[in-house]
Amino acid sequence: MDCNCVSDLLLPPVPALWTPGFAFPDWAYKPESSPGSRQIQLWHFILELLQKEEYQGVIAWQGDYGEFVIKDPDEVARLWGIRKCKPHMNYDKLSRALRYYYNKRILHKTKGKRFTYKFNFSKVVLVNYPILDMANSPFFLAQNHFNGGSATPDCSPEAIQSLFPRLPDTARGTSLFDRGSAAPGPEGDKLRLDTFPFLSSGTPCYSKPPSLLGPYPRNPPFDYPWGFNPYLPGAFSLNNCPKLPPGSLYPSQFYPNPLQSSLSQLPHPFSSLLPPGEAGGGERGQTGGTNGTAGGQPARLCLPPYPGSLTMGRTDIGNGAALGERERVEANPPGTGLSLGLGAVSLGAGTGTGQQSPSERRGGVKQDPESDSDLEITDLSDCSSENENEHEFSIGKESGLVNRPQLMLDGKKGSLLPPISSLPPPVSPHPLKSLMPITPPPPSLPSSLSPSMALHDRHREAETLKMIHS
DNA sequence: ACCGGAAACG
DNA sequence: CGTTTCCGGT
Repeated sequence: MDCNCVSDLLLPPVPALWTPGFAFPDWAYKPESSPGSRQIQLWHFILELLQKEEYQGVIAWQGDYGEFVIKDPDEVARLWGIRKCKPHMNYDKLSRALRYYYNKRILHKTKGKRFTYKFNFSKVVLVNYPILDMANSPFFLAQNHFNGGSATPDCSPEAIQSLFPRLPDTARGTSLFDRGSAAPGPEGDKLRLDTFPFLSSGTPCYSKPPSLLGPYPRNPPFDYPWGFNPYLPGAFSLNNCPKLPPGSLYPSQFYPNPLQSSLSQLPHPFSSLLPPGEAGGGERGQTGGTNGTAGGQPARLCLPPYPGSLTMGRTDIGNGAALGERERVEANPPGTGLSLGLGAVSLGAGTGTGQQSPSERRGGVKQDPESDSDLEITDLSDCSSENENEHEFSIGKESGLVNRPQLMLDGKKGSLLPPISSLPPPVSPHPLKSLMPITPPPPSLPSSLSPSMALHDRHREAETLKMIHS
């Protein structure tokens, strides 16, 4: 039964290209402990699908920032099964794995909305971000609304720094790909490639989410080999199942259709030709059928929904615990705003979804029994999606902050967010250029362009987003 | 649908 | 460790 899929091994190269500046936490990947394995993790995979336009009919950002809907559970499960070489994967199992993230606070279920989950981006931290700039930036200033109301955020560089324990240095390369990659090479560590695609990108998707950082150019450690769009389907590791025989990316069981396989082998650009759903396997256009990539239209990176806001919090960053924040706010009463991880700000307004979710009711109190990490405080805030939708708001929208970057802290754990670039789809279509506090405004990029555009010259330090690990 | 415990697996 | 698998319960 082995399906020869090695899928992840290939990752190294690819991801690196995606977004140079962002990274997920190391923990997101398999620690070194695992020998070679940096197996892809489910949430990572989900993010991957989310950023591809081709899969919008299957899974897409919707609702609050970080919130996504699995439109076609079976398909997502199938794709996941392919990736993991688990032919018998199904939504029930996949969802179990997703549930497993609740305690880790990576994801939360949006109650009341079927197949809807939300990433807890509050764990995302921007690393290597120009601190000073940040401090000055509105983001920071804005921060703390909620927190105990304290008005003072500690934005001092030091403070910030402390948040990011491992910044730039190469300190250990714990990053994702760097190490594993075969390239022990020289620079492997320089930037951790840990990058995550998702947050980056430059162009907003139409309605979808732009990237967190989107627009601004970060200096790429390496440039994208243009001509090849990392965001294209072929670029993703999704398609790679290394061990598979050359004609097929996935085990045959998954790929009934020969055509696909062949396409997949083509150079990136071509790979886009593959029908989206297909990648998975069949064409099930079913869902909404948004598959549109067909014509070879490049897939744009879609990021999380409302990037417009940034949230920064203090949070647990590296040490959430360390910070002592351990206690979470539990009840995040409605209205408090906390939760949002990222979304906090985003104004949910726009979102279309926000509206729809009325369903929430629960008080959400759950205690968490075991949290894995210490922080686990099950934060209700995040957890309950409830608030998110509605409350997010407060800040964001009204003030028009929308455009401005805001940072929010959560009360206790804060979260940070990176500067995001774009705005929430619903609200306004155009990216907020104004967002970028830090960096100079990016030139307006056509959104449809490939990421390369985004890169531009500007190089700042490498900003890295990381999820914080608690 | 969704939840979460438990056991097993690589 | 991060699921995968199974499953009883809601």
